[in-house]
Amino acid sequence: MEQLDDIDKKLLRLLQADAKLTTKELAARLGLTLSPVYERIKRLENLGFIKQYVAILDKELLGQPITIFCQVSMRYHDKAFIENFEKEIQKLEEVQECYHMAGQVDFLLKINMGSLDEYHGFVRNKLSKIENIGTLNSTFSLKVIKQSLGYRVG
Amino acid sequence: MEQLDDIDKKLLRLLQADAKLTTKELAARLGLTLSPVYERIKRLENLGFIKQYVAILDKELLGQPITIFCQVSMRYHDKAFIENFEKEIQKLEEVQECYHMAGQVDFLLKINMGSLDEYHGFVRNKLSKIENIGTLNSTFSLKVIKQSLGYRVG
DNA sequence: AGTATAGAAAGAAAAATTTTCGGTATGGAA
DNA sequence: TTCCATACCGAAAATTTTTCTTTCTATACT
Repeated sequence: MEQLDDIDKKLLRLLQADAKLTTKELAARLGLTLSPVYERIKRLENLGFIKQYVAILDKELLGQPITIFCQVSMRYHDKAFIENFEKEIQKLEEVQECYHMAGQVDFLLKINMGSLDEYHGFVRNKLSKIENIGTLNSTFSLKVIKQSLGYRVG
Repeated sequence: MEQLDDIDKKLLRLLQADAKLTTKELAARLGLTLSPVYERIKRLENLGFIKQYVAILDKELLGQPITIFCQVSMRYHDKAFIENFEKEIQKLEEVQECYHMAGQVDFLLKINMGSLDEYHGFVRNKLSKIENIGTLNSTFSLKVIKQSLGYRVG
């Protein structure tokens, strides 16, 4: 963070909101010309502050309106079991996010589905086949109230 | 979804993995020339399948390594109280995501912080000041096991 | 069968953007 | 002061985006 000045931070905020802004537009908003803006972007990419550029799709239009959070507790906590779970989770394309949690629950999964029925099938046929799962506690979202894709910068 | 053929789906998968792919590169991978690829992208944008393009930043480098999930239960469930909570949450820039949940818990918040200390300050000075909050149940992530930014397409 | 028509793809040219590069100004260190 | 590093500027080159016209193909109609 100390590697960033105010212009870098503003640049990151702009790009994380709209990656299609042209260098020209960015330069205008930052009060610079093309070259320094271009160089700053390349620098932020090389330093790893910018990891990638992606298109955000519409999950409703793609037929996956339901967001499910599934709290997973393992039966045993041997290193081998935990690592196996993490490896198996990577293979499940339905699992969009997986966090290793502190506390009672071991893992939190975020999953998008078209219906609860589909989710039921997923749990039954895929998730619950992973070894050593103790309890599953699923809740689903009725509505996304807020979803900012970016982090606070600055 | 019926509006999409196999080429569209592949195109969406490519763009949600890397939005910087040029039309030329996309055309090569899809076995087409520039024009139809260009037109398909514009169509997918206009139909809303592609919502926006963003830069993904590194939360560790930005000094926010901890991901916290906070389950919020309201004391009362009058429409006015719920709507007020939703409105207040929008104002809190620390809250990256907020879902209205089914079940015991009313809302699930996803929050990124630099430290648990900082989170403590946030809860004390900002979150808990919102009216009508019943209980808060926070857990935090030690490690992100998986984070795919895209949805399944097809 | 022949013909019209719509949709998608191709190709080429124009417009805009990205990328490179040489030059200038500023500030700190020797 | 002089040197050096850093950041910025401006212009040219390379590439990409965007627009437009033409070609192809499948389908439906007479």
